[in-house]
Amino acid sequence: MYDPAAVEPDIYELWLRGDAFRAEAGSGRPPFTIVIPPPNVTGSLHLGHALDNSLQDAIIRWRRMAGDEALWLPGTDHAGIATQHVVEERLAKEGLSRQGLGREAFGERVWAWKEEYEEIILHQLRRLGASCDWSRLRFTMDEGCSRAVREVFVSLWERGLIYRGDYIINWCPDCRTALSDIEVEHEEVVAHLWTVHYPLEDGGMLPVVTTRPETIPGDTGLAVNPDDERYQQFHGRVARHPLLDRMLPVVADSAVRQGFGTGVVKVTPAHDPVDFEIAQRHGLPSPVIMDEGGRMTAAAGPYQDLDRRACREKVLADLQARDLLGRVEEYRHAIGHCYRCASPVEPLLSRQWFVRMRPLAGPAAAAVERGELKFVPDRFARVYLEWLAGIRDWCISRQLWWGHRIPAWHCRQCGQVIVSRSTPETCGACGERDPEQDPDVLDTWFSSALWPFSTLGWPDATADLGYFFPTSVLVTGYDIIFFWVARMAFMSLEFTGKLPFHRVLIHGLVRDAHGRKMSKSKGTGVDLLEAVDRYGADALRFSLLVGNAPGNDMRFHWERVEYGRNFANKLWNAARFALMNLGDFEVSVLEAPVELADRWILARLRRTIGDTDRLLDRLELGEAGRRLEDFAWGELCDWYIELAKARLHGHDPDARRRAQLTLWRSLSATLALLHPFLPFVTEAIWQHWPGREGLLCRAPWPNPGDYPADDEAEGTMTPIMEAIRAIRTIRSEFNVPPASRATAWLVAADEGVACALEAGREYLAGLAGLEKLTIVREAISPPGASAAAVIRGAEIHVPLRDLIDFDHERNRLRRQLASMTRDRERSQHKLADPQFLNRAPAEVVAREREREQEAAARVEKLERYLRTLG
RNA sequence: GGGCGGUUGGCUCAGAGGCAGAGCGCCUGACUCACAUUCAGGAGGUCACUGGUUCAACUCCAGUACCGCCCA
Repeated sequence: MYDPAAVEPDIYELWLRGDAFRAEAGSGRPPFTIVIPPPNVTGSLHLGHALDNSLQDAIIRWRRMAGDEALWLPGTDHAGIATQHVVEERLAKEGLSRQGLGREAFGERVWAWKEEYEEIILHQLRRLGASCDWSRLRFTMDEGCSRAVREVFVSLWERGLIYRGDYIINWCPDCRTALSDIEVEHEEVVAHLWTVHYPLEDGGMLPVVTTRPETIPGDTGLAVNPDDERYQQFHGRVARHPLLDRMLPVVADSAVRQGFGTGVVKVTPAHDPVDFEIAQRHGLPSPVIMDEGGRMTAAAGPYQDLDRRACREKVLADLQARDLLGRVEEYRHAIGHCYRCASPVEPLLSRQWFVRMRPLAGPAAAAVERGELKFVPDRFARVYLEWLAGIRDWCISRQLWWGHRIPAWHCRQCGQVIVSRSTPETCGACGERDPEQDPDVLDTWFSSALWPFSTLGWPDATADLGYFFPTSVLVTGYDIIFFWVARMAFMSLEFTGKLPFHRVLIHGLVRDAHGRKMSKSKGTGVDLLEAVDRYGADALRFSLLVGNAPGNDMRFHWERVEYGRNFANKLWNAARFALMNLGDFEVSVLEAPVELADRWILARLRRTIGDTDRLLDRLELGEAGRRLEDFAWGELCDWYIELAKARLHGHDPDARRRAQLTLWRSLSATLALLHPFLPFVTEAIWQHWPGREGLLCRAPWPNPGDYPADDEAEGTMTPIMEAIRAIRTIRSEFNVPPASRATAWLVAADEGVACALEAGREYLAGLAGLEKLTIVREAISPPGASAAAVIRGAEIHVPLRDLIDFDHERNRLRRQLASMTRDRERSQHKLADPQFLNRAPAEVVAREREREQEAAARVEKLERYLRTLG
């Protein structure tokens, strides 16, 4: 039995010792490059990573064998907010805090975490069999990547594509940082819609609706839609703040939805994006009433220092006390949550750095529209395009301590902003020494966006960059098309003038057995190593690759991994069988196969290679894997090996040698074809494989042209296999003891079928367990106590003596007759339709005729048998 | 509100204009000299629903219902 745990680590060592994964710029071979989507150093890899990396490894191994200079460039991502989050959690357990440690000491702790988890992640990738070029390992915060980040930031600033300003951004009060729009996840909640009566200065009230009463202290106006006839007489009038001593002008602005609540909204410019815009248009002030931690500021007057939740309660109570609170309705709406910590996000007026997106998005969209950048499956192209079409400027500053520090300095004297590739010593405006660096860091995705070229040496014109860029395929999940794929596209176009890759293979999420998203906190996640330890990397890879259809989510089932293990074991045993029979085998000149089974399996192999190539070209790895499994298990093991046994174990040295040659050829190719899917077991076998040297992972990819096409052999094998199956079915139905040898009569009126069966006499005897086989061309009256079957072009009789149960046989035949009659009628019906005869392609009509005749012949025979049975 | 995906045997899923597929599970039989992680055989499906296009639809088109996702 194959034991992956005992084999896989040694095989990986073997590859490393052989430097098998190293790619060389300028080798002259066509370059093929994949950059890894760098896993976050937050934690260890789960099955989603296993899928992503299995796909990449399978593709890169395939291209490497196919003769490309294949580079799979590995690395990890610092994952700013997420890593800071987990490190702070660990600190909290030790009773420490980021603030207590200070920025520098905290940085050391994070680096230590990074080292620890990078190690774990790389170990996991190696266990999975990842054939990365480890000599090129990168990290988003290493020196080269950091230099690229600085270069890009400064260049964008110089080109006017980065600006700094006061705008409403998404603020996470728990992470205490700004977030970009896409880092906010909207989730529908059942909330309340309060009506608050705002007194007008000149008497009367205006009913104002709000979902967030805690922001009332930040109100600086009221707004109605200019077309709303109900409120036209209120334009320009002034309301009094219900809680504070402040006047609130009533403005008319088309951003107000008439149908929402009463149609009157309060304007809280510093805490709502729409309100901010209204305030800009109408010159309303924008007091910030909530701080970075979600606590009310001095600007909130009597509510200062209250937490945002407590403030809501207090505001409501105060309104109630003043009898200004109207009706309260239940209200469902989506509110934003932080994608890292899930707390509700606060819209907040804040000074941040932004990337101007319009000029960058255009070319990135055009590349997809022109078909230069393709998605597999292509429906994801639309997702990408629609996002770019509606894109807003990208808030890139984060109030974190872990990440690329923004290369901007502020003069302590004159406030001048200095953006520079190197640390400036003096302020260019006033000459003051020692300007202070901006405390913020960049969004993690800013550095990820540069990954395909920063890892290859950009901004330097390195040999690697020249040879391996643009990369060939990017493999990633649909969940980061916006975060990452689109951003790589526009950054790459802006800074290298080229697309970062030409194809993007999109896969779905790996879910648990019940379809739930895997989550570590909920305990529904499965660690990559756990799966590898239990069943082996090959088994895990195979189950993920074969269970996957591009772009679709998949559920994870241990049974499927078990199946992968079984398949690896099957290969191992097939190889063991081959090795036992190839001891005296010497690879000499390849001779054309003459034996039917040999011709057949090589022809099948030729088709398999062709199909596999076609599927791999289209990046349909799951289909390719299934196709190969069908061949390896269903044809090579189940049929060819069984057919070859007689010759391998027989006394004819010539026949034996020919069987050896074909077994060797077909299994050699199968190992190569399966190597991208099951790299360990195939390589392990290869190391014992006769006539081969070196590593399978560097061996040439099979070429269909090396194996003769042979329609005749395939056509001849079909009735033989059918007959074998039919006899096996009879034996099984009538409980013929497996060890006993049976007798069979084959009546083949069709000359071609008769010849085929004649040619397969030995095979029939061997695989159907026959001691005597009679093949006749004329209809005979079947021996009395026999079971019968009808195959295409022939009938089969198996005398069973006392084993026959006539009732059983009658039922069996009647069922077959019924199904065959249905087939015949269906064909007859079609052939009676002149429309079908006129419009369907000639070959379809011909096939239908044949089918009808075949069905009629079978019906006739079955009816005859049934009559003889009485 | 807009968009996308799914609905195929008991379960999980492939597939695809021309006779419905796999794995698991189930039933029968076999430790047959590579493999019981195996082998042989079997049962099991109106391909969600309604219309349309077509000689022909599970497949293409339009719509409906439920499930899920993304974006506002």
